Amino acid sequence: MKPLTLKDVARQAGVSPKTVSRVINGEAYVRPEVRAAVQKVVDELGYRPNAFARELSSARSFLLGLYFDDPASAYAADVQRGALARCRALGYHLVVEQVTRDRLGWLEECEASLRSMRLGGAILPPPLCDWPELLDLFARMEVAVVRISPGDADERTAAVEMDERGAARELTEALIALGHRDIGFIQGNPEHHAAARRQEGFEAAMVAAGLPLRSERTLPGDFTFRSGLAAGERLLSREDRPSAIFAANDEMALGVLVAAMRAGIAVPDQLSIAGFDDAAIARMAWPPLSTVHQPHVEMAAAAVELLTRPAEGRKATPSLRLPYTLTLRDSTGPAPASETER
Amino acid sequence: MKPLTLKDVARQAGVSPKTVSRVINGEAYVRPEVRAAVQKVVDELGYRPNAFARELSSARSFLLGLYFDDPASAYAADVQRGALARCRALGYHLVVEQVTRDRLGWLEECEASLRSMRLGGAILPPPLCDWPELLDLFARMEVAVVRISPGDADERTAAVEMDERGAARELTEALIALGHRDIGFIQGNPEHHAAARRQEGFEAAMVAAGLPLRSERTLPGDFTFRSGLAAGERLLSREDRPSAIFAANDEMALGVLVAAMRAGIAVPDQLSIAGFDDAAIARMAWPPLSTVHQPHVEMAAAAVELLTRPAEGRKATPSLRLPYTLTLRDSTGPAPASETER
DNA sequence: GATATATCTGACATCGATGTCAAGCATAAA
DNA sequence: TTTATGCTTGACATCGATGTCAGATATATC
Repeated sequence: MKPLTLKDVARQAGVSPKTVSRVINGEAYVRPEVRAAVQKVVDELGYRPNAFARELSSARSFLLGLYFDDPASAYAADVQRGALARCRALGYHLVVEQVTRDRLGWLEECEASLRSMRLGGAILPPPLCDWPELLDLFARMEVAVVRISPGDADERTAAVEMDERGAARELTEALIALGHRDIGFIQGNPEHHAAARRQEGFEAAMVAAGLPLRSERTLPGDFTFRSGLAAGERLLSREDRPSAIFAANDEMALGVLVAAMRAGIAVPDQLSIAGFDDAAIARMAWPPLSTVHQPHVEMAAAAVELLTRPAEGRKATPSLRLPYTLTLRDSTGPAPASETER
Repeated sequence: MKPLTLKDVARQAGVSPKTVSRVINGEAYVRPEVRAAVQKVVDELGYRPNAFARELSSARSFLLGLYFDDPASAYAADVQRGALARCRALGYHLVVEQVTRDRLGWLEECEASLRSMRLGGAILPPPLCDWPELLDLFARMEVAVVRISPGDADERTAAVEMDERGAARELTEALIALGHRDIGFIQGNPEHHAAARRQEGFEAAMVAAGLPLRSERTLPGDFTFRSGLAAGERLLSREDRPSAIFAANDEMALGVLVAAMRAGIAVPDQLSIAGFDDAAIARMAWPPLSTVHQPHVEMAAAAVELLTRPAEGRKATPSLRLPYTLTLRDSTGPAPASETER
């Protein structure tokens, strides 16, 4: 099937290819009658400009890059869904790339890939958004970047974020309000800056309520189910155990839930469990997880928006902050009597 | 940053651009010394050809399309991971697209998108792989297609599949071997051809074992957690309930698991539950789900392989069949005594 | 030694769009 | 009427690669 080109449309409409190009791109300086006539032919023929030719000649690009270190996580799926929906609506295409730092030369590979294919912009979710080498690379290649939930500021890039600290604090406060005074915390992957923020929020709430921060109540984790399970088992193995556990994400909270079931501890009667993210799996657990709903989908959509609507009068590297929602389900409940008596 | 082009390399190596092109593409008719010299410059400069220019001039493409109807499913994540890994290794890029049939004009939109961007090939997982309009479209646009787990044969496309029927049968036989004689079945989304295959396998095993197929034991589902939960509640609500339930995928099996917990039915002591797919969540449940491990990741990788290694002497539209693995975990166990006594 | 063949190499056109620029034609200002 | 200005249009070069083809060597054949 022979592709339809600008020339075909031009011939049909009786104008030059350049004029058709003007109409396609909504440029000024085309007589209204001519514009309408050309548009009509374009519609009739169903002409679509060849994206590659366009990119080659104009340096624009209709390809956005979405970068992941782990494309299998529940988080990645959410982000991708949001980005994809917005891309479709705007006529952009989404190229998914995976980047890991485990191999030597990963940065060179990444650069090679970028050089072979000019991107109209890149979306960097955590933890990639905090890899300085990667940010430098994109800056050097002059590719616009939007970071999702970045750890710190970067002059060169835009960001979409959420108040992780505030959300964690609020969730902790909800647990305290339920009567919990001894709360365990499972840390997230330290590579993700958000992990530290969530811990800060947790600790701020504890301190504000005058509760002690016992070091043996805080265990490391890496956002995986497995790490949550391990930490949960350690926290629940001895007689002296917390009445609530706050895991820094839902997958780990699920691990704690499983650890509790294995140990025969009833949730939420004897133990409350809270997660973070409101991943799809939070609703698939029994009992369903109390968590913080993060607007992942909306954040990704906003990222696409920022990349495709450059400037429009605003500053070049805006920073958007989207709201979270506390979502209390059945995995949390009042602290058991023995606890409040203490 | 000014991009590095063929001309730059040519100048540096003291040959014409065309000769560099020959070396890059491994064409014949280049003197070994010249080839080595050019290659050296290419390596030193870290030159990477511009994919867009290449595609424009040669009709080849380094972009593969991965199409989903629901990019948020656990299945989609697996497939994407497999495809991505292989693409990286082969220097291809993966463009993810979402297609739904809910809007009028979806096919036209899809065609427009395809025309704006020539793809080197497309991967169609279920249920898209069984939409005739879509297959016709790709045939018309002359884009190579690999279908994953297709429902029926199609002369024009290659396929990667698994013996769904045999796997479902084998899993059912395992349940029967555990003493279960009254087994409930939750159907999958009828849009997915695999759903019917799995049901066939289940029924074949039952019939072969001389067990009755009671119609009230088979309930509809659509592969979602919610549908599994609803079906599970219906199956477990009355006194006369099956001793085992086989859900056509893991998400629905998880729904059954939750229904059982709500009803206070112990798994696997009073009820065995089995799923299908071996999604990540199967291991995150308690008890972990017995299921069929589908090589989703490998299937996707194989699909990429088929698209990027065209022909090589084999027939144009091969059909690969990959092996499954029965994975019995703790959600299944011997049938309760009352059951075997009957 | 002459011719045929095979092996190399580069000039040039091409893919399908956009950027640049100059020309044509109005209309407004002098 | 002349000049300046602004709108409208298309010719042509260009983006960075590859396809085609003809010319230049080197080797094989007669």
